[in-house]
Amino acid sequence: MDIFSELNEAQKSAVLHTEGPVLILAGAGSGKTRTIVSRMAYLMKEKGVVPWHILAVTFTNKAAKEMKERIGELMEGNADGIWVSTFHSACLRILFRHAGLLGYPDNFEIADAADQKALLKEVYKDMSVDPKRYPEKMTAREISRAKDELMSPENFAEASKGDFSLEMVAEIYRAYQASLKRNASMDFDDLIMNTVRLFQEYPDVLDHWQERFQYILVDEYQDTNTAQFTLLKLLASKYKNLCVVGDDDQSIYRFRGANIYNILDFEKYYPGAKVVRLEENYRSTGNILSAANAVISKNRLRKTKTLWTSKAAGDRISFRQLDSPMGEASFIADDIKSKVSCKEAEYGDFAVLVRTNIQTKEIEDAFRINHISYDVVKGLRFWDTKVIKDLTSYLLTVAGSANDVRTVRIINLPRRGIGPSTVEKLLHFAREYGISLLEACGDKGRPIPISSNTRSKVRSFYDLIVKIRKETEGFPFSSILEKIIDETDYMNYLLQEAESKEKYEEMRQYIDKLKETLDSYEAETDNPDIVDFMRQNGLEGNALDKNSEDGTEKNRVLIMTMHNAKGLEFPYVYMAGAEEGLFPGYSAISMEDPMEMEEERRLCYVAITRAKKKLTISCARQRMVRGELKYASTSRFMKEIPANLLDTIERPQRATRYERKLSPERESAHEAFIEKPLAFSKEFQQLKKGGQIGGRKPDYEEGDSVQHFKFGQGKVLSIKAGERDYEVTVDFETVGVRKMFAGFAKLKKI
DNA sequence: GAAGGCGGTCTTTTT
DNA sequence: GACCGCCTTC
Repeated sequence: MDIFSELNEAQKSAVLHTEGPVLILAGAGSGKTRTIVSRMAYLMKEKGVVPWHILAVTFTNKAAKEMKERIGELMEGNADGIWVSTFHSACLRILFRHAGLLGYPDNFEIADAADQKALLKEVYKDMSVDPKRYPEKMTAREISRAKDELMSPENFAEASKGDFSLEMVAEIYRAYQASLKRNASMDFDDLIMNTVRLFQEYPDVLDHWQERFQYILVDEYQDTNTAQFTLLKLLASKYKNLCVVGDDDQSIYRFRGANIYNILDFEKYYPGAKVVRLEENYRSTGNILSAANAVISKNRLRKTKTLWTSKAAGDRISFRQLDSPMGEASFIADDIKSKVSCKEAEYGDFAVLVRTNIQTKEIEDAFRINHISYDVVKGLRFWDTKVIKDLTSYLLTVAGSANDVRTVRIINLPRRGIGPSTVEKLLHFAREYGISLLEACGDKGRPIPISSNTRSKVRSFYDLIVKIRKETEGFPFSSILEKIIDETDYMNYLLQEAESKEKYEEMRQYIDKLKETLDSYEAETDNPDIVDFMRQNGLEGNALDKNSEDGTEKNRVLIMTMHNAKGLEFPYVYMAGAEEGLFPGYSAISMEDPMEMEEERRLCYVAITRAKKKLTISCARQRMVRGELKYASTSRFMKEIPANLLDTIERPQRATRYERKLSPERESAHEAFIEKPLAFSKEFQQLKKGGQIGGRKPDYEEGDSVQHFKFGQGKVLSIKAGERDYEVTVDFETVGVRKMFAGFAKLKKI
């Protein structure tokens, strides 16, 4: 394939300028990815740069994956060895080789959001900090911000001298870092900060990686924080071949530490940098682009650029003000339905963008009432789910990876009568003797100051872990997981905890997904190791993509936040909740910080430019805020769109919508679709009482050939009756002899 | 000492 | 409306 055949002039010059620093200012929908990928291909094909010397960094796994695929296509598979990864996983791979230099063991782990919270709680307890005076959330944010800014606890303490509460935060930060280290863990921010530290403290290590990565490409550069900026600066300082791609107008992660000046002042930091502007938009109609340009032009802090298109003006932008969020939601639902029923579009063509997650509720309700299939793109990530955290904690503990955070998590889960005060005592004991919490649980000889009754409970927890460990030696991870679920009666616990059948089913699906992931990992990896597995996956983003992978239905309306929509495009886009106080948000208005307001405006720009064909903006006159009905005026961003681009309908056609929603029939129809509380679902109650079914005798025998969904075909060597389930040993053609539990393995006789 | 219920608090966005 | 900590009960 010819690299240049599909590129415009600006894109071509971005590709051809291979040496020295380059800033590609890529407007929304301007063929950014195509340009980067072509540039990499050009480097390899024409300039003879070996893949080994190229590093491409992105923010999301999704972007990395897409880039990898496209470069693979363009290079016909000759691009192996090129590093295309997120900041975090690139740092992980680097740190992995030099962990010892920083005083970490080689098998260090990654502490995710939940681990951080647990650790912070411990620190609060140890230091007797009042969480009311220092809310954990705020402290966590300050610590994260400090790391983004490459501030060590010492720097932080220095900078906060004189401010009593900040000094306290500095103390907490210091203790938090200590307990991370004690647990041989790094949190997400540490991955970047420690890599920078590594490079700064060990010039020879830095030199090695500079030689390795002679050409560096960075995607979404406007989202980099100080730590990432410094990391790139260090890596690129030898060869100076740093090519960054980004759009200052799409910088929407300030709250996460992103520093817009990194891109605005690129030429200052990299003198002589070549700047290329990609302004031709291939995505949206003329009217949509004009609206986007008009809104963003109100920002002062930006590098001017104007998107243009050769496309027609297209439809005008619809704007509708409704009375309530319910009215707004049913307007959107009706609108989508009418477009679908006249075959103008199908469900998969639509996206509803909201500012905050709370807004999705009414929209979901309206979609359910109207039988519109939809999906909410949730912020919640698979690996942060409670079920997954629970089970992986067990898995790691069984595997012998002692970590107190995990032990605390599972020691009383399901309930086995070991409460907080016992855990507290055990922890103290463990510290005193320099052993892990788990070891403390199994300690017979030493006098843990707890009652004999509790002691036996603690003891049996320890025995349980040891038992599972012994009985599953050499089993595939998914089978160990099954054994854990079985021995702890975990499914029954979930059933009792679940507030609805749907929630329970959802959690069961998560478990299936975990098993699947474990099996694929094991089938693909030479020396499968559960700690390695967790490290790999802890950095993986939303694995909760219900409809993309094995999904049956892809044709759904997507509901998501504007942040989540970045990088995506849809023929029809609804921007819901265009009200002062919601969008722009209350804090942006009250803080009177122009930076905040400009960030909100950029978010608006991102939202508008997601639309290819038609943009519909809506808002409600009143909305419930903290239980109170509040009146809201139309968003200022709406007023920034020139009137001639708008198709405004002043009053809702049917002002009765709000009442209609409240009418008795409507109300009952509505209720039928709202998730039923437990008490109403007899079936679910019954399910709870019944508990889980144990293992049934399999329908295959020794010597039979069977099919496993991941490991393929195999021959049954033996079937043994275990305590609760049948233990089957199978010789697979692909992976050899494996033991597994019949009830879970779902082996099919062939 | 553990478990469950009650009342007070706080709402942006998350790799 | 959801979450968390505190308080009461067993």
